[in-house]
Amino acid sequence: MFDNSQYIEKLRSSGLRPTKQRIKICEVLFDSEKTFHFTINELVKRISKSTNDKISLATVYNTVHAFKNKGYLKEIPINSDQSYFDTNTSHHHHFYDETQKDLIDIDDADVEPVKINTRIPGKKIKSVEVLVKVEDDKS
Amino acid sequence: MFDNSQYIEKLRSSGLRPTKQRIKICEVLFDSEKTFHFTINELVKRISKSTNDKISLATVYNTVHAFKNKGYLKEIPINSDQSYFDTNTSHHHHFYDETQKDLIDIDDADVEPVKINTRIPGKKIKSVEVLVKVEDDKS
DNA sequence: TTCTACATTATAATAGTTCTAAACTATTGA
DNA sequence: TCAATAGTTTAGAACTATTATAATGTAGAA
Ligand SMILES: [Mn+2]
Ligand SMILES: [Mn+2]
Ligand SMILES: [Zn+2]
Ligand SMILES: [Zn+2]
Repeated sequence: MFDNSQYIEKLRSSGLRPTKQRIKICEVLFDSEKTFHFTINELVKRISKSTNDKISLATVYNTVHAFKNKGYLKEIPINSDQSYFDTNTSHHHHFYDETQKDLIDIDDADVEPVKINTRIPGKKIKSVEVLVKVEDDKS
Repeated sequence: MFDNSQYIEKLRSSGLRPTKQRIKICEVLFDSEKTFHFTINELVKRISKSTNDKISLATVYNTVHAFKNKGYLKEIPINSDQSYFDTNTSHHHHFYDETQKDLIDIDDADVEPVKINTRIPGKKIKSVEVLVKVEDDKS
C-alpha cells in the first residue's frame, strides 16, 4: 500500500522488530513533512483516525518510550500533568502558550547561544533548553 | 515561642487567614537562610520532622498552591512525574542532575541574558527559563 | 516448520493530585 | 462578648496518567 521499507529498516537497525503496530506508529509520527508535539492521548487519537486496527494503549506507551530511548523522540518538560513528546529531535527551544496550552518550536537560529558561566564539578552538560512561557497580550 | 509575626502579616496581607497550619508551613519553607527545591512528598517529611501536630496532605497541597498563586513559590517543570517547587522566586535558571535527580540553582549572574529573536503575534512573554541537564562525567 | 525471544494486549495496579463534604476556626460586627 | 459567616482543614474517596502483569501472539532464526 504505502512504502514502509524506510521504517522497517529504521526499526530493524535499532534492534526493534518491525511489527505492524510499530510501523503504523512510525507512519503517524514521521510521515508528515512538519514535526509536531504530542501527548500520549493525542497520539492515540491520531492513530485511531489513521487506521482501523486498534493499537492498545500499553503498546503506544511502550513504543513511545522505545522511540524516545532510541532518540527518535524527545520528551519536553512542561508540567507534571502529562508528558509532552516532540518528533523534532534536533536542538531547539520552545514557546509554551499557557492560554492555549500549545507548544511551539523556536528555530535554533532565532536564539542566541545560551552562555552558562558556571559548571558543576564532575558533571557534564547533556542539554541546554530554553522554555519561553507566553500568554495572551491583553493591553 | 518563635516570632511568627512576619508570616502572620504576610498571610494576612495577601488575603490568607493565618492558620496554625499555614504558619507552620511558612516556617518550614521560609525560615532557612537558603532557598531550596522540593516535591510535595519532601515537604510533608520536612513538616512532620519539625512539628508534632500533623498537617493533612490535602492542606499541604492547598497551601502550596495558594502560596504559588500569591507568588511565594514557583513551580519548576522538570521531566518527571511529580511537581517540583522552588522557594527562590527570583528570576534564575537551573541545572538538573539526572544522575542524582537533583535541581540546582544557577545564579542569574552566571547566565548571559537569553536573546529570543522571534515573537508570537498577540502573545507576551511571561518567563524565560533555561534548564541545563547534566549527568556524571565518566571519561 | 519449529522454536524462542520479543511484542502486544486487556486489565489491574500504582501514585500523584484533586475533589468532597463534614467538622472546625478566624474574623466580623451587633 | 459572642453569635454569624466565610474561609479552612481534614480523612478519605475519586480521578487520571502511567506502569506492571501475565497470558497470548508473532517475527526472525535455524
Ligand atoms: Mn516524564
Ligand atoms: Mn500522575
Ligand atoms: Zn519542539
Ligand atoms: Zn531554583
